[in-house]
Amino acid sequence: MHVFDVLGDPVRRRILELLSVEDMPSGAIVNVVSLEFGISQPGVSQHLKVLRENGFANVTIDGARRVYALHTSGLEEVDMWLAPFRNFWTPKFEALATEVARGKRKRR
Amino acid sequence: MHVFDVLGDPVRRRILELLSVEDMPSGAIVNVVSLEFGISQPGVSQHLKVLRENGFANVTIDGARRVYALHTSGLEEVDMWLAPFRNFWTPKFEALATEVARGKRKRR
DNA sequence: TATTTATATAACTATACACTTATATAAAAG
DNA sequence: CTTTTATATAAGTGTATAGTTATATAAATA
Repeated sequence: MHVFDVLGDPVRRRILELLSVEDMPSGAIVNVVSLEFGISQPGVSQHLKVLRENGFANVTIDGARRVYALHTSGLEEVDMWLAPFRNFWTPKFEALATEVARGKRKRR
Repeated sequence: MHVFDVLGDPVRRRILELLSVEDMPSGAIVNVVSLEFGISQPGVSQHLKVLRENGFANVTIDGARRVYALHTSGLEEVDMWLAPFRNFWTPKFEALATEVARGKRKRR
């Protein structure tokens, strides 16, 4: 699953926002998200799996708890894809053409 | 459709990369994309519609041609969602412009 | 004017995925 | 030990969407 597909889901975006505040065990995430979105524990658990498997979260085991923490590699990948486009609305950047060209080369 | 869903599709991402280089009429986009992804003209046209309707592209009519240009509002929305997370992998950014410029140098 | 070119829309289909309920597994608590 | 709690996985289902072919519409061209 591509990083942008991972972020395409509102539940997953919400979980990332929660994890940006503090690490949380699965149960605490379920409490918030199942209330806000009306989905079940397995539903949330499946989203956590997607986040895990795509570099957006990692887990540490604490007894019966799984404590989730934000992992940035997925987000960084999004950010990198976005970088060459940022020139278009951030006038600070001087070398527009150069930057775009760099992004193109990298894609190969 | 949410901005992240728009970017979830590889064909649409590719089209945006093309438009970041130069404005292009529909036909030219079809030529590149249908070759690279093996999809039909209507397939590409439907992607263009999604980009149009979600603030990623706009069109100007030139006779029978529809010339597509990058529109940044969709991408800016993505960038804004990402912004608060950027702190996690970009150590201390106080002055945005300064930091971005510095990051750019470092990325080599 | 008739034909071709450029592009979009309509109607349909297949597939991915976001849910569900049921169940499994392991740790904690009683 | 037995039960409860915490979490994950399995299996099934409905729906959104990315593709298809067929067709519509307008402009260019012969």
